Order: sequence, then structure tokens, then C-alpha cells
Amino acid sequence: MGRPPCCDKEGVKKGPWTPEEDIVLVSYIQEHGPGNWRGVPTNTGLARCSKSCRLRWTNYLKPGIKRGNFTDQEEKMIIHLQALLGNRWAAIASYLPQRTDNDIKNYWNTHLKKKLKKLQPSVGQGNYGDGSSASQSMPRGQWERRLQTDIHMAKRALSEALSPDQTPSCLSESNPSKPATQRLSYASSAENIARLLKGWMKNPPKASKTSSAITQSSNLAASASGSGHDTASSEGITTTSASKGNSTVQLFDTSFDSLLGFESLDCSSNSDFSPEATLESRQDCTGADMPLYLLEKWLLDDAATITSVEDAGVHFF
DNA sequence: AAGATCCACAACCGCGGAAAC
DNA sequence: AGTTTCCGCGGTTGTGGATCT
Repeated sequence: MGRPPCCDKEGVKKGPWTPEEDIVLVSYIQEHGPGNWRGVPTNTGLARCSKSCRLRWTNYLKPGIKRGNFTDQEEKMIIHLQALLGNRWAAIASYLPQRTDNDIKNYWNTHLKKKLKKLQPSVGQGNYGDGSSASQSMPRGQWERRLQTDIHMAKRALSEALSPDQTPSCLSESNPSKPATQRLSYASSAENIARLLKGWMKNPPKASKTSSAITQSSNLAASASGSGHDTASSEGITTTSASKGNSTVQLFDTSFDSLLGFESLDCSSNSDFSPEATLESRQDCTGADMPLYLLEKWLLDDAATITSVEDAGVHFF
């Protein structure tokens, strides 16, 4: 039995997140780290359920997330992995570290499904249908390989959990003098928020009280996230003066003081934080640029093959 | 120009597994 | 051992923007 809904209590806000909420959430996570989601709403004062907070973080605010514009490489990878794993988006997402399961799922449902249907009229009968057929009619050998994939995921998660300071080498090369996790984390959070603010600025809410703070904040976020790519700064947002007596402003000053702990994170000076550069630099260590036949081989072959592929210098984990 | 329809994506919902009690 | 609680996952829905009529 599943548990009853966690968010049926009164006063829980639903719907799109506002920049204010994002800032509060990111600020809190910056301080306490992700996890213990139940405590997030109470500790932050957010009128959101814990689930919503977790979702917002994992799907949107979490550092290192790349959004939109799936490359051909990514697309092929998703198609292959979907055929192998079925609709197990979290597992698929683990091979595309910059993409969230939700993003992949959406992309599959909105783009790839149709694309494959066009290409293969008999798609419903094969592996490239909706994932259920892939997993349900999975032969035993393939099921075992799937299990093996799960084990690899678990191993990876475990090693990450056991070594919080350890990050993939590609992420720590840009500035060896600072903890890579922190550097990437906050820079990317700001980047994500800046992106959000960009959209928000197009249709700012009527409450002018916060808009000046947000405007200021967006500039801060934009500056923190570096320049030259898709951020609020590229939209030509002007800085407006914010009244220091305004409590809202103070809130955001505080939030961004906190957030801009990452102004010391050196992200602005590192042009590699542009989405494109980040992708490229990461591909070196994620295996995203790995030839697909190797990937398939790796997924389909037995453990010995995995070892040999890794020995050849290809490391997913 | 206005309304209808389509599309993409963010967010919600409910379930299952696992940990905590 | 049984129950409750939490987290994560996959399916689905709602909404806003884009396109079409």
C-alpha cells in the first residue's frame, strides 16, 4: 500500500514556483544540503509540501542541469537506452548526468515517441514502443543485464554518498584551488535561477514591492552565473535601486549574500560554465561522447566486457 | 485581430520500496 | 513482526506560448 498524500493539508501552495521561493529553497539547500525534505517547508517557511520542494530541486534547481536542446548524441543515447531499459527514466538519466529523468521523460513523450513512430510504423510491436513492452517482454538475459545496470547505479550512488567531497575529475579541473562540488553547485544554481528570472522578468508579477529586489537579485544571479550565455544579463535587465528598509529586500539581500557565497566560487571567471562548454568538458568523463556501439556492448555484454571497456579508459562511474 | 488548436514542459499525483519506530 | 513515515519513481495533467485558421 502506498502512503496517503503528503500534501493534502490546507495552505500548501501549488503551481509554478516563483523566483522568491526558488531563492529561499536554494539558499536553504546551500546551507543544509539536499535531503530531509520533510523539514524544508517548516525550516524555510515555504508554503510548499516537501515533495514539491524535492521535485523543484531535482528537476530544476539542482546544479549541473542542462535543459532543452537535446543533441543528436543524447537523443540516440536515450533511444538506445529506452529500448534496453524501458521507461526507467531514472536509470536512463543516470547515463546522461546533466539531464533529469523528468526532462528525458518529457523529451521522450513529446519528441522521440513521435519521431520513432514516423520512422518505424511498427513501433508499437518492437522495443521502441512505450517502454512497457520493452520491459515486460524482456528476455531473461536482458532482464539480468538490466539488473546489472541497477547494481551499477547503486554502486555509483553509494560511492557518491560515501565520498561527498569527491566529484568527477572533469568537474574539478577548472579551479583546483576550490572544492569542485561547491563551485559547480552554487554557480549552477545561480545560473538556473538566472534563467528562471529571465523568464520571470518577461512577465513580472504585479507586486512591485518585490520586483526591485528581484531585479537586483537577477543581476546578482546573472553576474554570479557568468556572462555570455542564456541568463538574465543577456536580456538587458536594468538595475533598480532597492530600498534597504524593505523587509523583502532584506530577505533577498540575505538570500543572495548567502547565495553569493558562490561569488567567491570563481564561476564568473570561468567561461567553461557556459552550458555548451560544460557539456563538452563533461563528456570527457561521463562517456556521453562514447560511441553508441560501445555503449550497447557495455550494456548487453557480461561483466567481463564491462571490465574490459573500463580498462580501455571508458568510465561511466 | 481573434479564437482555436497544438505543443512543450513544469509540476502534481499516487504507488512501491525501504527505513524508522 | 507490524505499522508508519519518508523518499524516489513513473505516469499524467495543467498551463502558457506558438502556430494555425
